Amino acid sequence: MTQERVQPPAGSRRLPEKRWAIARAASVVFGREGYTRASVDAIAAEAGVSKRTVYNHFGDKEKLFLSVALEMAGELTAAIAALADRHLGAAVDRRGAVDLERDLGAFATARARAMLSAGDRYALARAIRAEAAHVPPDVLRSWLDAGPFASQRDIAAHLRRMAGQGLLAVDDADLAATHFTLLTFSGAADRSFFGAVPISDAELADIVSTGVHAFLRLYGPSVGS
Amino acid sequence: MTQERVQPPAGSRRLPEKRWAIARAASVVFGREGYTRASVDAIAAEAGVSKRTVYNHFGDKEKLFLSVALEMAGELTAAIAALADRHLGAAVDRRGAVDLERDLGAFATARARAMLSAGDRYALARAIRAEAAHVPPDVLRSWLDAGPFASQRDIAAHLRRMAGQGLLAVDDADLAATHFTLLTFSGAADRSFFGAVPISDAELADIVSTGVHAFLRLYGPSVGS
DNA sequence: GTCTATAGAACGATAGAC
DNA sequence: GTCTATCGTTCTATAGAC
Repeated sequence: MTQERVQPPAGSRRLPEKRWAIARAASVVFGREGYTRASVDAIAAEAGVSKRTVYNHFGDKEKLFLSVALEMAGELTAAIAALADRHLGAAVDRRGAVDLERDLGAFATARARAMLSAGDRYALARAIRAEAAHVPPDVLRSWLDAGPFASQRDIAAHLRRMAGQGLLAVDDADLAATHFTLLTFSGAADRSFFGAVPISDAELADIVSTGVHAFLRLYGPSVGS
Repeated sequence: MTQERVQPPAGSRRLPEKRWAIARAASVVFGREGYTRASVDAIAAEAGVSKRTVYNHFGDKEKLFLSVALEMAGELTAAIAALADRHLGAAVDRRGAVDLERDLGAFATARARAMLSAGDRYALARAIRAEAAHVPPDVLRSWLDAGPFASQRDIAAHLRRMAGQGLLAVDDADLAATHFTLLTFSGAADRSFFGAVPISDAELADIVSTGVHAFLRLYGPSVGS
């Protein structure tokens, strides 16, 4: 039998599970409604706690939003890094039979689906983008560093390594990573309004396919820099 | 009957100038605050009319927002088309001394500045993007057709013509226009959160420069398709 | 016995609509 | 100008842990 309440007895101080439940509920409601439409009432209800508990844990609505947005940015970055490792890391071990176009396309497709298909995590990224003008600049900077910038660095590291193995002709890996994201992801993000509106598999496949093709024309191994 | 009266006397019903003032005020306030934060009170005050007048002209807050967003999308598209004509249309007449990199870069810079630098027009585009999940799909489609898609078609037409004159190696002009926008604009839009956060001239110049360079590697005249 | 988190009501402000 | 609904926030009383 599974032992519930392994650690703190009910009613004890600062239950971490309650905090986690609130954070998760906040990500759902903020992601679905946006910052201003989301009510603390709805978040408390979704979390199954009282409103006062929300305030005790997070101070106020804005702190709750920013705190959860930062946490979700880190989780999403980790998820994307895992996808990159799976799809691009493998290319290393398969030398001699490397299909760059397939591997890059598989990664681009998996990333786009992970971000744009109704996940809670990216819904919060959409919400903070929508609120950018009302978010303190230093918090925005922290969010960028934990989210989009971190992913770009991860991808750049993969491209740099692949270039070192002669699979790509890349001398500025950061720029190449930016171009990869622009050519294979930004168009899909734009068309789907960052995941707010569904995008069909066919449309995504077309964007990824043409994007990877262009990327390889820019950075493929046979292309002179 | 009631064929629309060409110009109603002052003080009569449905003064078009009042409607225009409301639309302009709405674009300012919606653009600055976003849809939910903007109050009808603030819009009426900005327009110098009473709240009741706003409701008489536009029905409710949502209709006001969508109506103004559509109008602004058209205006912005026209402004960008004018920039494209100025910077890319000239390339035709200067054959023999064509500097594609300069002309494309000048257009990209002008477009990015026009869209991302605190103009009322693009602020509304940012607002409707932020609200995409709460906008009726058919209205969203109309907005896309009047705004981003229309601009893409305009740019594609320029590229197609330039290709016909041997200035570019383009066989799919729509795809080339998409790539041009991705490589020279989307990065800047992303970094500035679609204009909500300022972007420095140096950063914009770098994005445009590397973007145009990559675009010409993809579609420059000496590149085989 | 004291401390603290919780639940739920209550308050003041503000917004949309007529 | 008014009305009504709703939101963010706070206050009060209760109940369990050291």
